[in-house]
Amino acid sequence: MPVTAQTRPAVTVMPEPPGTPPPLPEPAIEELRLETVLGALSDPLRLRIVRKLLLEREAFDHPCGWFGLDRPKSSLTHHFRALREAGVIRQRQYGLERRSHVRVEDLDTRFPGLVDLVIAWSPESG
Amino acid sequence: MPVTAQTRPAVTVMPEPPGTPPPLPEPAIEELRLETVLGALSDPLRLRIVRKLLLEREAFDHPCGWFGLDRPKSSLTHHFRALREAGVIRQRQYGLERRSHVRVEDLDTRFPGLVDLVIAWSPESG
DNA sequence: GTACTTGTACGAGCAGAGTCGAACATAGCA
DNA sequence: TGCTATGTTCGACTCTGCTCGTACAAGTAC
Repeated sequence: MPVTAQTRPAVTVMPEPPGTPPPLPEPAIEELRLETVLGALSDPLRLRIVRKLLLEREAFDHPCGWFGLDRPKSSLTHHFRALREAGVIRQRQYGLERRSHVRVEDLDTRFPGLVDLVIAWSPESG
Repeated sequence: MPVTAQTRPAVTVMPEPPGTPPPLPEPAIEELRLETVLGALSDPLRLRIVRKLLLEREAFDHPCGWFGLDRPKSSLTHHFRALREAGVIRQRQYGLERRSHVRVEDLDTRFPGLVDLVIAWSPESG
C-alpha cells in the first residue's frame, strides 16, 4: 500500500522568550548515545508521543494530557522521563504543567535522518 | 571532536549464485516494524555486529566467529537471532557455519537513513 | 570409527522495563 | 479554607531481555 507522505513541518528556531522556565535535567548534546535514543524509541507508545509532537507542534510545547493517551498518569510520567533522559525531548515546568517538545536540532545534529524515520512511522504499518 | 567520516561501501546487488542455501526464517520486508528494529539496534554489541557487517562486507556474508566477539557462543546465538528476527540481518546455513549479512536493501526501502545512522555510530562517541 | 569445530537448545540467575494503584505535592481558584 | 487539576514518587507485580554454563546436534577431517 502506498504510504501517505508526511511532510516535515518547517522548523523555525525561535529565541526563548523571557521568563521561560529552565529545562529539566537532560543529557547534553554531546552525551547523546545512539543506542540509548534507539532504545527510547523502541516503544510504540513513545514513538506515538514523539511523532505527535513532531507533526502537531503548533505551539512551543505541550502538556502531558494534550496527547490523549489512555494510560494512568504514573505510566505517562515513566515514558516521558524515559524520553527526556535519553535526550529525545526537552521538558519545562510551567506552573503545574510539564510541557515537552522534541530536541529536533540536537537529534538532527547527532543522528541525521532519525527524526524523519519517526515522522514516516505509523502505528499500523510499523 | 571531529567524527571520522565513514564512507558507505558501494552496494553491488548480485544475483544469488546457484546452490545458495535458503535464508533462515525471517520477517518479510512488509512485516518489518520500526520499533522492533530500533529495539534490536539499541544494544551496543548488536550495533557493533551490524556496523562491522556493513563496513567490512568484502565477502557475501560472515560466520559468527569472524566478528571476534569475546562472548560465549550461546550469547552470540541470542544476539544474532534477535537481529534476524527483527529483520536486520539475513542468515544462511553453509554446512556448519551460519553466515550473516545485513538486509541493506530492505532496510533502505522501509527505513531510509537508518543504515547510515549505524555506519556513523562509534562505540565511544555513542 | 574418533576428534574437532560450529552452533543450537535449554534452563537458571539477574537486572531492567512496563504496568498500575495509592499517596503525596503544588498551583490556581472559589 | 477547601476543592480541583496536573503530575510526581513509591512500591509491587509481571514480563522480557541479557548473560552464561551445560548438554546436545551436525558437518569435517583424520
